Amino acid sequence: MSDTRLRLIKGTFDVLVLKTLSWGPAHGYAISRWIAQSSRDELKIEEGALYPALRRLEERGLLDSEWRASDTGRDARFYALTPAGRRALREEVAVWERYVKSFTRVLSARPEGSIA
Amino acid sequence: MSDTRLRLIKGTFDVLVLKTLSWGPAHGYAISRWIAQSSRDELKIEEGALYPALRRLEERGLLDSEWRASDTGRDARFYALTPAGRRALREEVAVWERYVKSFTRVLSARPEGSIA
DNA sequence: CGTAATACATCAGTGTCTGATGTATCAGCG
DNA sequence: CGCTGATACATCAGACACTGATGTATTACG
Repeated sequence: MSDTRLRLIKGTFDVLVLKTLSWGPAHGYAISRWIAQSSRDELKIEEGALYPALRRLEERGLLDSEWRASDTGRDARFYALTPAGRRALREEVAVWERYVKSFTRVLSARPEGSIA
Repeated sequence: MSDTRLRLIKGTFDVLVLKTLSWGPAHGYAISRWIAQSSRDELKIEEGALYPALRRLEERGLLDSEWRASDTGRDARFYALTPAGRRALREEVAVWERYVKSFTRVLSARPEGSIA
């Protein structure tokens, strides 16, 4: 019954938040659950990573936030992508894809020539 | 003429080093060049990341090292995978692949149901 | 003799994650 | 009516890895 969920790799979380919010505004707790769900419960989101990330993204102008009632009737802070946030999402997804491609090349490379 | 190379994502470097050394023993400088080459020069390896990583991996028992002459005749510290290093390589590649899969799922997911 | 490549190494600064801790509300159950 | 678990926020010390700067030294080339 060990927890086999994956740990976040540092620096990769923000783009997941941006992606989630591209579906529509949401509050922190919901963002966390959506990421868990859409990753089939493999990505572990600690609250200590979540709230600072939201703050960070808002400070960078990628998100706006406001207090509203959630569907349970409780107050919650809802976040929404700004236009800059949409651009950042596209750019960061592109960087991630390049990174994975380059990484995969190294992991699947065969040695050529001699070893130094 | 800007440098468009990708920055390392924290925590992803070690597996590249292990992979490179699975081709045979090498010294630090060579490891760095091989990763650059096999990634088509997209992955930027700073020396300040390289040498601490090698030390770290050796401390974890994943590498052995010894001083030998390189093919230029200069002395260099050559690193080689230990059996534990080979196991770690397999495991870390598997974790990386799971991570990419989960991540890709989130990035390509479509919203289902309502937003909280 | 100067420059570039080879080869090592250290370190302050930075930024992000983990895990613990804390507050508070609400629903459901017994 | 009191308990528990889910919802919802937030903070913070500690750990850790990367960037970019700096430093040493040798070899090759022109």
